Amino acid sequence: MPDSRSAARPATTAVRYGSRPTMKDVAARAGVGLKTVSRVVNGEPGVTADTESRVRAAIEALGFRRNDSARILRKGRTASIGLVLEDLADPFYSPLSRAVEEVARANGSLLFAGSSAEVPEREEELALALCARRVDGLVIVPASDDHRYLEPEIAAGIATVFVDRPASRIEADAVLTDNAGGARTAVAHLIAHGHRRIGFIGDRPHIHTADERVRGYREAMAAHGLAVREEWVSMGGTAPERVRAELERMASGPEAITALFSGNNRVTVTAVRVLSEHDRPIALVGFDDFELADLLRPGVTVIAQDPARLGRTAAELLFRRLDGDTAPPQRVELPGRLIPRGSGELPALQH
Amino acid sequence: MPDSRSAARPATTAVRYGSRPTMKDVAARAGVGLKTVSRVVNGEPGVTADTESRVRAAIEALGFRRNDSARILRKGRTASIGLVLEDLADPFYSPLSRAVEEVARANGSLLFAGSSAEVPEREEELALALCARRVDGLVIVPASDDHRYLEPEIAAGIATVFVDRPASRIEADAVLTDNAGGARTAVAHLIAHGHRRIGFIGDRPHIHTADERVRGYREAMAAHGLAVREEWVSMGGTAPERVRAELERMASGPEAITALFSGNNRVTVTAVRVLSEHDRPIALVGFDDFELADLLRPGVTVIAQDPARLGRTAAELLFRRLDGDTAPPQRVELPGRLIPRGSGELPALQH
DNA sequence: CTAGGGCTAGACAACGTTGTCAACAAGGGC
DNA sequence: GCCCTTGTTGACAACGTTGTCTAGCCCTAG
Repeated sequence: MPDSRSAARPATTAVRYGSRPTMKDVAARAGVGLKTVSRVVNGEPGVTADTESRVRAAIEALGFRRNDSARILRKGRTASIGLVLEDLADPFYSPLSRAVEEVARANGSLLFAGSSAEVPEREEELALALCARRVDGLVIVPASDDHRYLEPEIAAGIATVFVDRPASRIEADAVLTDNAGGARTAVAHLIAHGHRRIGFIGDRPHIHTADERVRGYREAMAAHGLAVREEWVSMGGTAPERVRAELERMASGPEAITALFSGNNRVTVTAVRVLSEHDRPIALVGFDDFELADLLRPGVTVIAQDPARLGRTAAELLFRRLDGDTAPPQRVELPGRLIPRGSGELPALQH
Repeated sequence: MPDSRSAARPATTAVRYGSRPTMKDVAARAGVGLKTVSRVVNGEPGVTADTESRVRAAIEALGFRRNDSARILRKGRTASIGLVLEDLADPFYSPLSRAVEEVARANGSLLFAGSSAEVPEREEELALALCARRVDGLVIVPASDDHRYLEPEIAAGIATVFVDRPASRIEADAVLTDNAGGARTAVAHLIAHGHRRIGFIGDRPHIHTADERVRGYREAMAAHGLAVREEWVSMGGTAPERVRAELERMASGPEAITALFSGNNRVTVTAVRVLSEHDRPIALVGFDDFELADLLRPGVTVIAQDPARLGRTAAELLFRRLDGDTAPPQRVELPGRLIPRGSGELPALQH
C-alpha cells in the first residue's frame, strides 16, 4: 500500500521502490518532529510514553531501520574493525579470525575481513580501503615488508595491531608467537632423541616467522655443538612439489638426515605424506599443530601455537587502544608448546 | 606542521588531532573549489593538468584520503556485502568464506564476516546489523528456522543468497549440496561392500543438512530392502562425548552395526578416533571431506562437498542479482562426490 | 564584431543521521 | 499571581561527499 501522504511531500522523499523510509518519513507518519524519532530509536530519555508508542507504531508500519551509514558519518566512529590476513581459508588463521570476531562483537563492532594472499600490494590495497571506510582499527597479519604506507592512517587515529608477524619500518603493536624459542625447543627435542643430522624446510625467506624459525633451528644446533650443512636447510614456498623434492633430496645420499624440523603447517602435512611412502623412518617435528595430528601413525609431534589466543590478544589490545590507552607500542610474545606424539621421538637410525 | 591557514577558517574545520583532512581542506590548500577536488579524486574529466597537479600536491601534503562513509551515504551503494555463517573457524566454512571474499573483491566490494555460532538470535542480530550498514547484499548460512525477519530488508533491495542450507518461511535464492543424494551414494557404497547393519550419527534435527542426510540414509536402506533399526540412528549435537557414547552403543551387543555413515565432518573425526581404539573393524563413510583423510590408516572414505564452489556460486549469484537479475528465486544444487579411500571398503565382518 | 559552443570550475543542495539550542507547557514555591 | 524549574519537543546545522546547475572563459564561425 503506497503511502498516501507522499504526494504532499516534495518529490525527493516520495516512496520509490528500493528506497527505504527515513526518520523523516517516520516523523511525518507519527506526526512528530524528526529529532523525537531519533530519540526513540536511540533510547534517549525525554519522550513521553504516549509519543514513544506513536513513533514505534510508525516505525513498525513503515519497516524503518536506521541507516548506520548516516549515523557513522555524523558520529565519527564506525563501530567496525578490519582484519587483513594472509588467507581466510588457511586453517591456522581460522581460529584467529574467529577470536578477533568474538572480541569485536563483545565490543559492539562488526568485522571486515580480507585476504592478502601473501601479496604485499594486496595487503596495502585492502588496508587502505578499510581505512577509507574509516574502520576504527585494524588487525593485520603482514604480507608486506614496508608498512610506512600506514603512517598517515595511524597518525589520524586508526588503531593498528599486527599479529603473527611484526610490522616493518614502523613502530606498532604486535602480538607474536615466540618462533625462535619454539624452534629451539623442537630441535633440542630431536637432538635429545639422538639426532645429529637434522633438516629444516621452511617458508620463503623474509617472512618473519620463517626467518625466526630457521634462526631458532640454527641456534639450537649451535648450542649443542652440531654443524649445519647448508643442504639440510631449505627456505622457499610451501608448495607440495617443492617440499617433496627438497625432502627427498635431504633424505638420500650418504649424509642423509635422520630427522626433519618442518617450518609450518603445510610443510608438515606434505612431509608426513612423503615420509609415509619412505622406507627408512625419519623423525619429524612440525611447527604448528593441526587437526588429527594425533591420529596419524606415528602421531605427529609439533610445536603448537595458539592462534585463537593470538587473535584474542591482538583484538583486546586493539580495543584497549581504542579506549584511549596511549602507552608506547608494545610487542607481546606468546610461547609455543611442544606436544610429543611419537614422530619426534623416533630414534636416530643410522644406515 | 600545523596548517597555517587554519586560523582563517571557522573553528569547526581547524586541524585537530585525530581528525582527518577533508576535501574542503584540500580545496583550500590547493586554492580550488571543493568540487574540483572531488573530480580529481574520482578521476572525472574536466580538470586541466595544471589544476590537477595542484590538487594532487595538496592531497599528498595533507595525507588526504576520501571518507568512504560520506561517499556511501551520498551514493546509496556501499560496495560491501555481508557474510553470516555458523563459525568462521570451522574448516568447512573457511574455503567458502574465502571464495565469497574473492568474488566480492572481483566485484569491487568489501566483505563483512560474522559467525552465528548456530544461535538463531545471533544470526538475526548480525544480519540486521549488516542491513543497517546497508550492505548491498548478504550471503547467509542459516542458523535460524524463520527468516521472515529479512522480508522488509529484501523488499528494500538487499540481495540475499542462502548457502549450504535453504531459507525458511521465505522465498529466496539458495545454493546447496545435494545432501540426500550424497547420503544415498554413501550408504549404497557400504551396502555394495556387504553391509546390512549400518548406523548413522548426524547433527541436530531441524538443521536442514542433517535432516536431508538422514533422509538419504533411510531412502538408500529402503531402496535395498534393508530395515533401519532406530537404535542405529542418532541425531544430536556434534559434541565428541555424545558421538563417542552413541557410537560405542551402536557398535556393541548382538545387533551391533558393521558400518557407520557419519553425518558430517566433526562426527567423522570423532568416529575415526573411537574406531581406532576399537578391536573389531567397522566400515566408515563420512559426509564432508577433510584434510589428511587420505593419510589415516585406513584412509577415510567420504562424500566430498566443494565448499569453495558453494561459496563462489552463491556470491556470483548474489552479484548477478545486484546487477539487476530479477528472475524468480532459484535453488542451485551441487553434487557430492564419493572418494573411496579404504574405510568404506572394509568388508562386513560378522561376529 | 558577435553569437554560440565547448570547456573548466565552483556554488549549492542533498544523502540520513545526531548534537545544540531554544520554545513551550506544566507545576511548585513564594 | 508571578517567577523559576523541570520536562518535552522540534528547528536547524553539521558530518564529508557527490550530482546539478550555472558562470565564466576562450575559441571559432558567420
